Amino acid sequence: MKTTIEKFNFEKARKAQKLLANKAVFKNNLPSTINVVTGVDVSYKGDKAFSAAVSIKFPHLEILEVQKSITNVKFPYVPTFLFFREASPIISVIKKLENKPDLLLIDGNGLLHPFKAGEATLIGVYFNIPTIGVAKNLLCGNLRDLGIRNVKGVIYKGELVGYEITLGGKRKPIYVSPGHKVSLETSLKIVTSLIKHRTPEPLRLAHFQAKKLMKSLE
DNA sequence: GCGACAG
DNA sequence: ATCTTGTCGC
Repeated sequence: MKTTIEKFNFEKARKAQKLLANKAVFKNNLPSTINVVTGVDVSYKGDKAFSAAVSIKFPHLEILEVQKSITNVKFPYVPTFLFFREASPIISVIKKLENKPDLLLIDGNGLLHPFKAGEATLIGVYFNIPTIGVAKNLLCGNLRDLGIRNVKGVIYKGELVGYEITLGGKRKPIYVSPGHKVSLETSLKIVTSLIKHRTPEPLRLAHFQAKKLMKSLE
């Protein structure tokens, strides 16, 4: 009997990925007023995925709602195919939200991807909701000075696809890119306004909740 | 062909 | 992401 990964067809997955990403819009198409911003993160333990979603009232950092979910892991982590590993746990927890998010923050990239098809983009298209991707490591591309303080542009194939935000102290930088229905400029502006520590608050809180859920079951 | 590579 | 102890510092 073949395992899940052996049956996984990378060729078809790539096609599906490109098809979905083809519907993405990297321009602003947000609600007139952004009130609810939700961060989603996933932790792993064996064959289980523990996901959490934390919504805050923007532009404040007051917590509005927290949801959690546990799902089975179906795919391994393969660079550029992260969506196929995290789609199930992320979609599962987002469906539990009682307050519809005006904007989703996803742990990973959006436009900053070899095929402009990072998981933030695919999740955004799936739910038809504005999304922004925030990664803690650079997947691809090179840095370029833009003359902006604490910010560098990420260039891939000659195109600006995201930003590196340099943080003070010994903190490592983060990488921001639009997922869906948000522009490069707005992505940078919103994420910057949500940073208290390293990652934007909704994501930091979601990460904390997912890890807590995981540890509560051992 | 080689190396790099979100979580 | 996860496996892992103490420890230095804001």
